[in-house]
Amino acid sequence: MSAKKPENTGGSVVKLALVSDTKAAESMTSQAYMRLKQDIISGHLQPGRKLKIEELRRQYDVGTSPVREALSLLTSDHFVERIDQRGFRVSNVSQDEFTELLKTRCWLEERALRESIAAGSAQWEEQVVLANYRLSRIPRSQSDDHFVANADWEAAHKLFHMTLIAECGSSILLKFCDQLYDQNIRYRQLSGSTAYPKRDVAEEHSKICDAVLARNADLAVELLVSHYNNTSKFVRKELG
Amino acid sequence: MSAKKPENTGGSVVKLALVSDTKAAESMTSQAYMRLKQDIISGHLQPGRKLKIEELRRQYDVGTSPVREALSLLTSDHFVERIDQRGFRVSNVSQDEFTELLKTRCWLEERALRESIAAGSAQWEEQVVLANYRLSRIPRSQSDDHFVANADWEAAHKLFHMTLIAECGSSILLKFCDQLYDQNIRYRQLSGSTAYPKRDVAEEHSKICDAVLARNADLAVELLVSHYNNTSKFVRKELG
DNA sequence: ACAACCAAAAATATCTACATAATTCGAACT
DNA sequence: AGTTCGAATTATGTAGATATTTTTGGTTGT
Repeated sequence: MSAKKPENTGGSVVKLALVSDTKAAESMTSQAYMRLKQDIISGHLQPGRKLKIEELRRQYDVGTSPVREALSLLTSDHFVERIDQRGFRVSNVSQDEFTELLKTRCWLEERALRESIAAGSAQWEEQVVLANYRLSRIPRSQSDDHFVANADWEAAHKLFHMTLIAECGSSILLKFCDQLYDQNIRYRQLSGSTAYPKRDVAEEHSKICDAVLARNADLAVELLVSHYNNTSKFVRKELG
Repeated sequence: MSAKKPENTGGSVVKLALVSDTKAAESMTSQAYMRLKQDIISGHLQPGRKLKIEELRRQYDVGTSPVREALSLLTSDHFVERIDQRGFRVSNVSQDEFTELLKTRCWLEERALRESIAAGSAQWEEQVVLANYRLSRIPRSQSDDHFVANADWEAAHKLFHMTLIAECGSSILLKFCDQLYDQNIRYRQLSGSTAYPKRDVAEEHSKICDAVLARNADLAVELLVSHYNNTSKFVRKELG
């Protein structure tokens, strides 16, 4: 039987090659979605700004349909607001909304972290350690004297925080936390560059990591929440 | 002065008439969105079913753009899944997902209820009482011998549960709870008609109401959670 | 002169119809 | 049985028509 399947092996090699190329076969809508999301999170598209279809169409070099679909997707993510017959605009930000965001984030992540600590496997522990180590090796800013956002650090930071809560047992809750995390980055970026905190963020991460590995849920939660609250002070200052 | 503006008065009458008609001035996208959402929640569009644009276009008598936009909106609400180049389909359901949904709902609503009880105003108390009373006056089923879903009851039930947590202080958390509630209705509808529980749901609501008014958070949470768990048994039985 | 008001024009959002590209399905052929 | 090829189906994208909102510039009454 196995002798009869040499072509099959050959076929799967082809398939593997195709799969690795598949990334290129991406719809215009997906592209527009990701670029728009990135531009909003990074602050390049300012809060409250009108998102004119024609403008975006030219900017991203796609048709109207993909643009509208991407905007529709972003609407449910709360990055874009839509008013019937009146188009789309970038969601507004406010002191109040940020307070609410932070509060909600703490509530949800507390629950997720407690569940994760209670249920987490040994493999999960290793992932936490690894995520913390990798994060610690990446400089937060690209420059030493003034703050220049470092995309690698952002990615590693998100991965660390998501790993902490990864074993909470609810992909739904994880999705919510993910959404709130992205909302939070936006606020951080908006106020970001000027308020470059001098505190040792890496140290805070390691402390959280230790508490998690010791399965000390109360301490881990306390450290995580104050970690978020510390960051929030800088954001709040900027929002005035 | 007033004698000189009869046209103006006439004008504002016209405006008033237009405003009251404004409900009709709704985009095709919004219409399609609501009809699709309703059809999915009610189970009329079954889980996993392929959503062909052409089919929906004819069904709802709208163009392709509104249909795609509506589907995009529903994607983020987790009612519809989208795969690049392969279209849309109704989200699948499963025993596991339902378990996760229920668990997450309990976590989020517990937090929301505790915050609401801690912060709720006297006006909020009145709204809770009112919502409970109104709900108690509406029959759950349209028929006495067999179960026929009653849209009025559904609306009042949702209003009651949302009122309980309304003063949690986070519109973000409320939005999440709202989403999960709708997801839950869908599961209830899917398994619904046959498993018509005989237990006294109204009594359960009143008990929760009492605990809330007594500001007994621990009891209120316990009652709410077991209320949800009771319902879940019937759903689970059906999903088997 | 100045504010409120209106009407017409421009800008814009929305929708439809059609063109293109990808996938799916099935028959013919190893 | 499994593969290949091509027709049919379906998703996606584009261009242009239509409807709505916004802007503008003129008009009137104070």
